Amino acid sequence: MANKVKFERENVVRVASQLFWQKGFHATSTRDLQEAVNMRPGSIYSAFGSKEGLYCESLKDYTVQMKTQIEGFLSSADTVLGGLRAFVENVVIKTKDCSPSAICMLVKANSEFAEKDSNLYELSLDLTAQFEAYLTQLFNQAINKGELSNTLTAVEYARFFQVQFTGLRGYFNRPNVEQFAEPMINQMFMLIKKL
Amino acid sequence: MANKVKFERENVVRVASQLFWQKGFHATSTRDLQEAVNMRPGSIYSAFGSKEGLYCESLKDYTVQMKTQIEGFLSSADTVLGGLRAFVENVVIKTKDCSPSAICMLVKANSEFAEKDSNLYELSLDLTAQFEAYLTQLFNQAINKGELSNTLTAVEYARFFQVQFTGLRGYFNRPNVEQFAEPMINQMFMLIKKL
DNA sequence: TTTGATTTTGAGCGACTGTTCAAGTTAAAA
DNA sequence: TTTTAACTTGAACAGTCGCTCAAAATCAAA
Repeated sequence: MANKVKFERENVVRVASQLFWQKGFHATSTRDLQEAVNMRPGSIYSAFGSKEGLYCESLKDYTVQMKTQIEGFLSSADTVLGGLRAFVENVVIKTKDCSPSAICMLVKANSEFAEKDSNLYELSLDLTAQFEAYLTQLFNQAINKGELSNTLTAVEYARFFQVQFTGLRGYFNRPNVEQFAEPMINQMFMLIKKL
Repeated sequence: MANKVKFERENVVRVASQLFWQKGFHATSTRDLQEAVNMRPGSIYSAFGSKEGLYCESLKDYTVQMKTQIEGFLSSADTVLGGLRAFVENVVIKTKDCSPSAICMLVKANSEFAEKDSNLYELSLDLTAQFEAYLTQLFNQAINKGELSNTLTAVEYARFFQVQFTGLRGYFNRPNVEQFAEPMINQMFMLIKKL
């Protein structure tokens, strides 16, 4: 009764996500996107409604991908902290050069959307809160397994982790500082355990 | 023999700086700027050459302002660390709501300019390095005055400070987290002294 | 008061932006 | 094979972008 869509939605979102992550929302033109996902404007607009709609799905997909990545490291690590550490090392050191940006796409979004009532600002806030809740779960596990003391609550550990992680990624978003990455990650996890 | 310029260059740069800081480079249009600084395009372009030229001066001015602010807090504090702490509290808590953005303009610049060979990317790298050097001087003083141990070098303290400070500002760039600011700043300076 | 270098003005240029939609293509259902 | 709803195409629209430049305004020097 109909024709079928020719593109794989997941794949299109992933490619768009890479471009948005690298260049930011405003600096990415719809023509950039058309070329990257190999679709004509009509198809993009019937599938995603607008540039904003596509960005929206891209950012959501990014956070899903990030959580999936963490889950992967957690499942092949003995401890929660070990898994998180492997994740941080992977992001800050191993995949730094093949990543669209050293900085978290969610953090970039938070910094780019200044208008407090815009959809994308609200979205970035929402996803950020969700990610903090996810981290809080993980630190709860870490406390329950005795990896961390309970002098801090799980959400306090989560906040500390976010501050450190965001700070580190921002710091290493520049050339010629690679040699400081490992010691600073060491320091970060040493501090978490000592809190 | 001539006409005189009608605008005060310093003031124009400061106003432009606020707008760029708030909205970012790409989302700020030349018409936004024209209105904000109350100048017609011809005057702006004869004074600054281009939108990029004006942004360039704005970002440089921002770092000068930031250093000036730190100097102010240092001169009315007993210790280097006390001065830095007053500065951090001022930025993260006191002036948060009247500031164009919770996030450092330099950090925003670092995150916005993705093309590794663009002028503005190079500029943001340069100013960031200068700021690290400035912080290193300050931590050198702190070590020499016995405020900090010399288990870490001055530049290592500077790096730590930047990571914490950037991380904190990113974290507090959202609503309903004000109550966590003071304890997290306490934590930050407690950690610095314990390093 | 006249001169003339300098600055300001703002209409408008060409390029690019996000987006639309009529026409063409496709393939499952009849 | 024909029908027909769904999908794809890409030319093109209206608006905005960064920026230019001829003309008007300005004011120190002559």
